[in-house]
Amino acid sequence: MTTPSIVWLRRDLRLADQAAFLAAARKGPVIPVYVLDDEIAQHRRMGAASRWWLHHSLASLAADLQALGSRLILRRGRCHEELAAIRRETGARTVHALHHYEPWWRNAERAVEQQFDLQLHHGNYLAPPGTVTTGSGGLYKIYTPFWRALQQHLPPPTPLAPPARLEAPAYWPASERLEDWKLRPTRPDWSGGLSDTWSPGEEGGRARLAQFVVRAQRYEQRRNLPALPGTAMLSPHLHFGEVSPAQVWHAVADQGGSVDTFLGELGWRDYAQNIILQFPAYGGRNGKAQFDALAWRTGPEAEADLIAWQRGQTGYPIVDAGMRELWHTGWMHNRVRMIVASFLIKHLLIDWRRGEQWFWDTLVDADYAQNSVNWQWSAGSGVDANMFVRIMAPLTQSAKFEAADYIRRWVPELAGLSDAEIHDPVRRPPRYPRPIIAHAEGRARALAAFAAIKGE
DNA sequence: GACAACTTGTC
DNA sequence: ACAAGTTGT
Repeated sequence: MTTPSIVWLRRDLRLADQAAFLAAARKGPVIPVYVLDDEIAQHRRMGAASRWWLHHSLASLAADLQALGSRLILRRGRCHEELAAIRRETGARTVHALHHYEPWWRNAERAVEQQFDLQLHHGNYLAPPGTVTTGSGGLYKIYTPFWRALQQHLPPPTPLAPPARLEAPAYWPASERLEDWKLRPTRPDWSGGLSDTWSPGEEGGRARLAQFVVRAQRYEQRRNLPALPGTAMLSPHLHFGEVSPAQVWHAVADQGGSVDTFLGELGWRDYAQNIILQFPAYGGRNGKAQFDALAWRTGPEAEADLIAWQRGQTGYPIVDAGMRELWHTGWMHNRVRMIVASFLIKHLLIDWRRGEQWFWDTLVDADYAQNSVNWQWSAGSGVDANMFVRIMAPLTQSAKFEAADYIRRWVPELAGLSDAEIHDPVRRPPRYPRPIIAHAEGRARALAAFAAIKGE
């Protein structure tokens, strides 16, 4: 009887283009394992929206594995301990997995390596993070030169076919029941808007990709218009690895036409991962040290403003629409993410980490690298230096990107207002708040606070 | 060490 | 037109 090998699943919950499954299947029987490890990342415990997604993604993968005559083994605990227990039960000595670059996953890999022949495969990025290097051999900090260099590594490999069959081991280790993990909310169940919006799992990801492919040529024109379905909405599927970036790249690039802007966004995903590789603490640590001295607002007034922002009650229609879209669907249009982030950081002068934490808990696509890099980009605190303090003007942005219908959808109190008035309603319906800060005042306060740290 | 360039702007 | 520092070549 051949010894089985373990496929250790993390954010790679798919069967197609999954090198770990193929490598394990070639060797003999396969034991697919997912370990829910809530201690692994301490304050980076998976957020509530992500847990909802995880539940459905695991259910989908378990069904797909069953159709191949296999199973998904679920365990709760420390990864290396659970895998070691499975080793004792089954004799498995090899673990196949895909590379992940969050600092906690890299630590977990070191622990697993102590006890197993751990074989890590690539496939969740266009090019393996760390392999795109500058002329002098270092890693890039600036997006554009990174993207130019990444293109030398493209196209990514042709996606791998899913395994035709997976041999079952002689003995199946015990599995916990997904229901018992209570990943879905109860009392109250706020997940209705999530299930109306999303189909987690590999099949849902494939469908979402197919819908986008026919719109890909219009991506550049439409991607900044939140009222239209211009973006791919693939981020949660990519985060959980239900689709691979190579699958996306090939599906989109094969369409021809002008899809470079979209492919550049996939490149941004690789870029963020490369930043995390260089700066593992980036989610909590300013890339520029002088930002440690920035006089962020704290105290009861700032806390009240934070709550107004979280609830979509700032009195800025575009900001409130975005925050309510996030709460309802677990996702927010990218252009609006920039606007609400700029508003929190600049107008409210609240530490970008508070916004990052909220996104971490509420986004179905919450991703350590993306979230950290993008919030630091908005704050200007990152290593990807932008020269000037950029303070987005919410009303200008709202009009420029034609957000009227988007606002009507998410801020129903304003649905009766005209296109001209809705961005900055003069006569406010009684249930809609006044702006919590005037644009000019917030802008001046931010400029002063940012100027104060310039020379540090 | 010179020089070009920097994801998303400015009510 | 403008802001005006750092990275990468």
